Amino acid sequence: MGRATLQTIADRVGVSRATASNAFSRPDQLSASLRATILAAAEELGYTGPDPTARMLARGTTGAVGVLLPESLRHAFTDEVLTAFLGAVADALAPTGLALTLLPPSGAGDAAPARDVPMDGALVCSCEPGSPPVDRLVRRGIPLVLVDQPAAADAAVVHVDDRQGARRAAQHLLDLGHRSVGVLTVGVDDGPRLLTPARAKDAVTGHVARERLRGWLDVLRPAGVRMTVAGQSRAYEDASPAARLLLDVEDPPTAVLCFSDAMAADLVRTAGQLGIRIPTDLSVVGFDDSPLARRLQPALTTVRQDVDAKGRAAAAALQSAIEQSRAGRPGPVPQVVLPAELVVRGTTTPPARSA
Amino acid sequence: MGRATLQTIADRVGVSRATASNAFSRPDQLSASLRATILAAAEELGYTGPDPTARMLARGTTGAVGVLLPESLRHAFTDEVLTAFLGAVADALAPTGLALTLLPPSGAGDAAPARDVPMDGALVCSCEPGSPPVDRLVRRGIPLVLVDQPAAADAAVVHVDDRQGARRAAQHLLDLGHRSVGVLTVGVDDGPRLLTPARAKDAVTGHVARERLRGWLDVLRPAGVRMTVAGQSRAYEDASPAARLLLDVEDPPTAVLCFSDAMAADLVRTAGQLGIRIPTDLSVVGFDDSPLARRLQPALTTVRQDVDAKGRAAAAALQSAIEQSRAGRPGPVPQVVLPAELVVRGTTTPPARSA
DNA sequence: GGTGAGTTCTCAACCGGTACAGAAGCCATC
DNA sequence: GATGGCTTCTGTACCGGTTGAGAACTCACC
Repeated sequence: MGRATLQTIADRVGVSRATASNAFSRPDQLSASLRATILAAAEELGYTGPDPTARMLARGTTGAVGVLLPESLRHAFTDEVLTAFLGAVADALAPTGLALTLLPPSGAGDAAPARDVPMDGALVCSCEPGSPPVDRLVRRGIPLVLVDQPAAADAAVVHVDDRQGARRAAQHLLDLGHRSVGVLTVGVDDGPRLLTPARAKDAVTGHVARERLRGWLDVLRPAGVRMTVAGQSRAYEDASPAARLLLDVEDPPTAVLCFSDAMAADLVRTAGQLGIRIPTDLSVVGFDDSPLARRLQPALTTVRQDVDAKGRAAAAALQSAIEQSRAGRPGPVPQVVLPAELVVRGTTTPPARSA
Repeated sequence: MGRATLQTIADRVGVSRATASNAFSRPDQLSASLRATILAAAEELGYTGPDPTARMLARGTTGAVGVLLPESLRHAFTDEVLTAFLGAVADALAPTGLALTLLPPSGAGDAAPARDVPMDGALVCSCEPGSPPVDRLVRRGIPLVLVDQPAAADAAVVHVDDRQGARRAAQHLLDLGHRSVGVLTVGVDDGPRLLTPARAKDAVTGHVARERLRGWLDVLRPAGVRMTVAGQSRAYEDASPAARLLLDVEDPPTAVLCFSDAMAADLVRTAGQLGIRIPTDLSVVGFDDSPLARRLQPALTTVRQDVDAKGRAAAAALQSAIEQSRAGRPGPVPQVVLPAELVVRGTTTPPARSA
């Protein structure tokens, strides 16, 4: 005989299956004594409570929310910024008892369609809108919260004002007097290479990368600053090669704007290898204000985003989206935009006179 | 009308529900032309494929594995060692397309019984065996892999030889000539306080903490070394108060063995505040060899565990456990024990003569 | 024309619960 | 003694698929 089910217990005690179910799920629907009898029988038969899957099907609710990530699952545990964000989400979701299901991005292209996992709602983190996995979720009609993505019709959006943050970073360099600025970005699919500022906007993929780049250009181009743009494919790749493209040249820029603190750290290291002193010879600005920024020597000037607040906002938006969907009414879709502030530390100074 | 189901489509096309199901799940069971017709009808009706929940129930397989964590979910994203471990697990599991469900520890005591989530198997990470959530999983008969826990009857176990690693660390101090050694541990529930070495073994909870403590004692007690033990409750708490108990005394030890690199870092900082120079006045040994160990100045002597290997081993064990359970045969339960090696860096030297 | 092997599709029994609409019994009330 | 309102339990129709056992049909071959 197989595993015990509600029916097994009902037969054993001599009650209906509905009553057995109630003993577990709606204690107020039967007398305490009968309930005790049923629970005892269950214990004896090795029954460990209603099968979660069957309950999910019958109730239409799963008790878990999904998190769709842009790249490999590993990414969720290695990227300091993403990690902090997910931690905040987990924290905010803790009181609800919801489990967090990390969805593997369906393999490259559309191969390995990543088995569908049931969930009450999902967080979509900086994925390309319209990509197959996102599209599946949208079409499944699951309550969604888009994080770090352009606004969409039906889903709540939480993101940081990356463009404004980037503008502030660029303005800071401008104010210091820099007239030759390098840019280190991601989202350039064909390996580390240099781009012309004019072409860069189109060559870069990824919402966040595009927004930051736009912000920099907003300020630097009208000011007539000389710009060099180096791009690499992924954020988690070592940025040294791209940094070299920027710095190991005849007439290197006097300052560099980086897509992330991690890339800024790589650039700082590369500069050191090339005998370029920071900030004397080169000013560097990071992005995110991750813990790394303060560990650097000197501490990194960067653009702070409040990852914790982003996580809390995303969790809250997801909860309310789920609630609304459960209630049947479409409700308004919130749009949360968080500020990005410049944090001036030790890696930026006016350019050396010689330049 | 509600959402489209297989029946809706079957009716529309004029075939049986089974055939509609086959169009999605067993393409070889029907003619290509009919399949195309069905798929077209599905598209038109806005059907996005079989409901994952219903499929799970019918097939008895979920496509997700659970991860049960010792403390809050947030913990999974803040602890550098745990994070690296989970990253490795995620990586190793990637080819299978399995999703990773992070299970919230059921609230303190047994309140908030953390809704049951269906899963094909689970990783139980350094949880107390016999605790309610673990017990539930065991009784549910789910394939389990215990990580950093004592061996159990029915489940595979993956852990590091913490005791041996701890012995090596202690021996290292002994070889250097230290005769007065402090110990900084976790698992002491009633706040930061000093323990007598004799009582420590019983006062400490948590398998890993106990093993490491045992390893230290194995070496230090027979050698007649003078020992001071300071313990705090949780690994993620600031270790400065406990460090102070150890160092801010009349005759502080000449070396300290720490439960983790993070705690070692706190201790190093505290020592600095007290005017104790490292390693001149005080030798420090960490544990784990997390990235932090190399960031410290001077770099931390520590005990390396290969977290990556641990993750891979856990993932492999879980996969085979699931496979075996699926096949019905109980099969052998693997026991993987990974080595822990001493890494000598800059925080350990012979004790100053004056002592 | 009968036989056996393939293909293509249908039947109906699951998978293991949930929840709503009563039915039965009991007690108080008018 | 009929009425009404509880509480407690049962019947049954879902939830939305999957799957093995056939039925019907086609085709090749002797």
